[in-house]
Amino acid sequence: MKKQKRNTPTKRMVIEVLQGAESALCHDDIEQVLKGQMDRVTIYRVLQGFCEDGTVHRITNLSGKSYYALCHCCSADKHEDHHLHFHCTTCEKIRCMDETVFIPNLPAGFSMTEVNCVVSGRCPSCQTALQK
Amino acid sequence: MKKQKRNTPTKRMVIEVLQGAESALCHDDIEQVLKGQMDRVTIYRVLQGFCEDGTVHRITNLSGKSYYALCHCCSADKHEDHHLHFHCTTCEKIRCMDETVFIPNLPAGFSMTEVNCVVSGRCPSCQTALQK
DNA sequence: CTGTGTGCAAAGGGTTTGCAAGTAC
DNA sequence: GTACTTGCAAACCCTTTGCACACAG
Repeated sequence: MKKQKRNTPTKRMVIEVLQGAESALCHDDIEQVLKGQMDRVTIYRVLQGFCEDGTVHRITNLSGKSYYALCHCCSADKHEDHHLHFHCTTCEKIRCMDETVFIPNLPAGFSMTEVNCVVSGRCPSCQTALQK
Repeated sequence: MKKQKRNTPTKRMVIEVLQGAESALCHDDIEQVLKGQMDRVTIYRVLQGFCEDGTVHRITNLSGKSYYALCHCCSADKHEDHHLHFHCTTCEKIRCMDETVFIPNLPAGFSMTEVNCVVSGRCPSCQTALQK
């Protein structure tokens, strides 16, 4: 797990955006917030760096779109992100749930390093919006 | 859930390839096997159709790459694919495991329609290959 | 015969790469 | 001063779209 080398304004800005969000954000979300303040490409590189050093974790939904969230539950050395993620197919938001996924024991010989578990469905607000 | 309309040679060929595979295949894998026999674009369309009618299910790994597998455990009407998928980060293969993921109850208001659960790590053969 | 399916070409869109200038330490 | 970072432009590559012809039912 590589250490990020330097503390720069760009990195701090991305962290702030993620801290201020109540759901995981995709590259595009972040770009919108920081529009004009930072290059598209830089966001790619900063996010990639954060994923590598464990600052942020990545969640990927069924469509292959990636979302990023601060890793509250993980130390820099250990990824304990076995918690559930919920992907609302209506508003497209991805949330980290408190619930932890129970991963059954794998057959002998398999080692586990990461878990990407995303449940798709409809979130409460979209659900009620639909019933009107 | 749309029904596929017609039974064509191309569709049969794709099904055969998936049946013959011991792991889930990505678009590229399938293209390699059917090289010259079928257009790249057609494979995209056939796979998309199969996903929609439930013949095949799609698994997406953390990197956003999609894999396809025949849906042994699902009927055409219900996707019960709560089983675990294992993604070996060394050989890049994705396998359907027999194990079922235990999804905890979601808070009130959330509805669940699909689960994409992928555990990443190293598979037995890559593990032992590494120890030599 | 009708509407779906296929192949080919091209458009589309997101991500990565190269390089020169900027800046943290 | 040195090595990491950033911005800009362009390359890349995978996926989707359009359209004319083929073909299953």
